[in-house]
Amino acid sequence: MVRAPCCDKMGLKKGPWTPEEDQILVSFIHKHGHDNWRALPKQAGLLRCGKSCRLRWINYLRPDIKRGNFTLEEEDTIIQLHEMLGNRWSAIAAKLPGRTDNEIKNVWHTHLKKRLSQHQTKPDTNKKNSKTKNKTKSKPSVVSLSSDEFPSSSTEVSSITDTTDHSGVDNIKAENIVDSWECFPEIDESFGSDNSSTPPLNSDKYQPQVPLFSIDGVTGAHQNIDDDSMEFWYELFINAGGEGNFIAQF
DNA sequence: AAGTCTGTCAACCGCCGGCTG
DNA sequence: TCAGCCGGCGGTTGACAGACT
Repeated sequence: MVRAPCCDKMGLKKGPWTPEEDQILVSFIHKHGHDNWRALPKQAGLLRCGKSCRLRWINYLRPDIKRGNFTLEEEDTIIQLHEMLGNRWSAIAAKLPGRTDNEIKNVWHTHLKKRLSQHQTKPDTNKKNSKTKNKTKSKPSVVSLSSDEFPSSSTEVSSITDTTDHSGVDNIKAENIVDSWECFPEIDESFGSDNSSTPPLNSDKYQPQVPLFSIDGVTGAHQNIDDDSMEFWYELFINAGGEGNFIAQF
């Protein structure tokens, strides 16, 4: 028997997700949940198949995703669990709250396998990751604004707004943003599920690879943050009611 | 400075198993 | 019991960016 394709491929988009698609997906799930992945894209107005939506949510947009480099402890845990469980990435991920099976699988193939073989040949030493891409090169910056503080479309927020263009949120520049970790307990709280094992966000080991956002009731992460993305998340914030705090971490 | 190599990771593909009618 | 649907999982790919020559 030939199985029908998971979805009708005709007219469905593939490839990287755009911020607009992310916004639609997050907003929809925030409002309606995700009882039926196959029906979700149609209901949400997305030209994606259900699987793609599910994957995007699970691996990237889910609020309780822990972003950032893996700590040594996490890596050791993965190695131990892999010895016990083999390539059962989802089972391993279940033991590492906030980490996805996809992420763990990637780390295993790109980093840990190598690390293990190095251990076997020459004990320890050189983490010769001269080529290791580290997307987080510096301590992230933080925006923390209440809805009252956030600029309206034509208002500028003095402490965080670049004044070269006065079109509102487009103007937020990372270099002007408060460089502080103090706001992060708010992110922890909003992340909700199982925070107990989340390493302190002000830990040196916690280096987010992509910006994180915590908007009261809506939380997310975004790669390649730029001003447009910031606007995207702010609009999401407003759509969600615009109450509470809008926080962005770069 | 330009071209090439290499590592990383988001996303896709196809299979599997559970559930339901 | 069986066929079909659906979500979940693991393997794989390809684009991209940084490192190297």
